[in-house]
Amino acid sequence: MIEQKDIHNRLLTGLSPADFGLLAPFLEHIELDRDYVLVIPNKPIEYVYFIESGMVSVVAEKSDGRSIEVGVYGRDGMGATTVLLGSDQTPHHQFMQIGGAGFRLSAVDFLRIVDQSSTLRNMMLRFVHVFMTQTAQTALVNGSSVIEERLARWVLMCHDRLDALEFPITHDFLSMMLGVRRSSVTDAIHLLEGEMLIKATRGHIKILNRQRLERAAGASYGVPEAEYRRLIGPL
Amino acid sequence: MIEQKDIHNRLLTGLSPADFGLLAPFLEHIELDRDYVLVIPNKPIEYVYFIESGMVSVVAEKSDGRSIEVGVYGRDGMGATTVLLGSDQTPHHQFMQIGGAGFRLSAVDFLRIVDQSSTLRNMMLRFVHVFMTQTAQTALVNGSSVIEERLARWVLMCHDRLDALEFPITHDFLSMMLGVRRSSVTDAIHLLEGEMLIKATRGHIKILNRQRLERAAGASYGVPEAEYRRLIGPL
DNA sequence: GGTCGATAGTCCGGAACCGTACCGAAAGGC
DNA sequence: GCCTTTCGGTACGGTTCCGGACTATCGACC
Repeated sequence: MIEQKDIHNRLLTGLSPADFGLLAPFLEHIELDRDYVLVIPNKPIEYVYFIESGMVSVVAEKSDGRSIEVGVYGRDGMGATTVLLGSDQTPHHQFMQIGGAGFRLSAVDFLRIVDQSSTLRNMMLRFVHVFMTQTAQTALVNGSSVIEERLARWVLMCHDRLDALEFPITHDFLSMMLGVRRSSVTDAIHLLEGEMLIKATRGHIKILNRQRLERAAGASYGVPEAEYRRLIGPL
Repeated sequence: MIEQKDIHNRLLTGLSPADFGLLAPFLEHIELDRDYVLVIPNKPIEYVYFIESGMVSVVAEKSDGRSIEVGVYGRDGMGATTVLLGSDQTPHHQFMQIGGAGFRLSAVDFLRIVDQSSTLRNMMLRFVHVFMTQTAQTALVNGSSVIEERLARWVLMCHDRLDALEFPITHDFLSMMLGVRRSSVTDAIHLLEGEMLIKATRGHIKILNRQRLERAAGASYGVPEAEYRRLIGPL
């Protein structure tokens, strides 16, 4: 049996012991390797996920093939929140951007439990609100910030969800996430490297100075993060 | 007493008569003139709104002053959905982009009623899901579409929520909504006018050919709209 | 009917970013 | 150790859009 004190997921640790007890018997531990698909767009959702480590990308795609990341979450959140909103599917991809582990339970079980406890439901819905804020912030910065700022924001969001200062990611993946050219990412990385904020090696990015990186991200970073702290707790 | 058959709001008309009966006694009719503010960012929300006519802009703002529209709704939706998600405030502005009318009720009354009927709550939550999809689509097109396409999308979304082919809007307002320069909007309008898709006069835009306008919007338009039809019904 | 603020048309140089491509270097498989 | 694949650095011309400004025109109001 899983004990609440061993959990890293902020939504699960934030539950009352009673609410956690409702979920615990159904939580199935699962390895979540890089590229593991949590949600297939426009297909019925079978499982709901609570991430313990690693990071998930939520990606929207246009019919012309172009796609862009609209949000990320890790141990701060849960996967397939859309089932909470009464839809068993969504048009967005969700997959592990950085490998890790977590728990899953069937969407059916989850919905049954949610109906038993309004406090548990409210915790999950507060996360939906924060995630909406993050998506809105993404819309904002995609329309008004230069690539360097958006990259800095992405690196910060990544660091918030992983304990490591260094994490695996290629320019190519970043270019898909940010919706820009691969070589534009390379250029932006060089800019941040030139300011000694990060250090990039093949397939990896390392944060050298988090505080100054936040300054480089400027107004692009912070609003959804403040909302998370207000409604759920520290990241 | 307000009767359901007289209502234009799609969420209210989609409710069962019993669920509508729970809300009806609390609905207060209200004129919603242009620029009327429904939600002040980071301030407690007093009222929840159901729009009957007109259109609301939801706008996210960066601390450097730049802001951008992250979504719109009208008779298809409700205002201040964030109270459904357990937060009495949100970082986003909401104001009437195009004047109209609607109903409001206090957030407290609304939450009490929502707790009484899970079918009513589910209807509202399905709208939250669709609105999230719209925000995600905005993030997508802000990052990957040229202004002309984004403008076409905006005009289509406006038409979906108003019965009129013509509606009042200035280039200046559009530039704030799309997050671009005012004169870039002028240029994009001229492009669409050149293809005989719209006709712009001082302070107004008129749709000449909706079908071809959808083609001009390309892959920017359609995903959230399909999700609305799937989960709630025709616009 | 004239004045004035709001709205729209236009122009300039320049910055950001794109599409595409080529090449070298690092990592991984055999 | 060699070969293949993946990844990153760089280059080029071209397009989109920006920041800023100036002017023309419309419509509301006195």
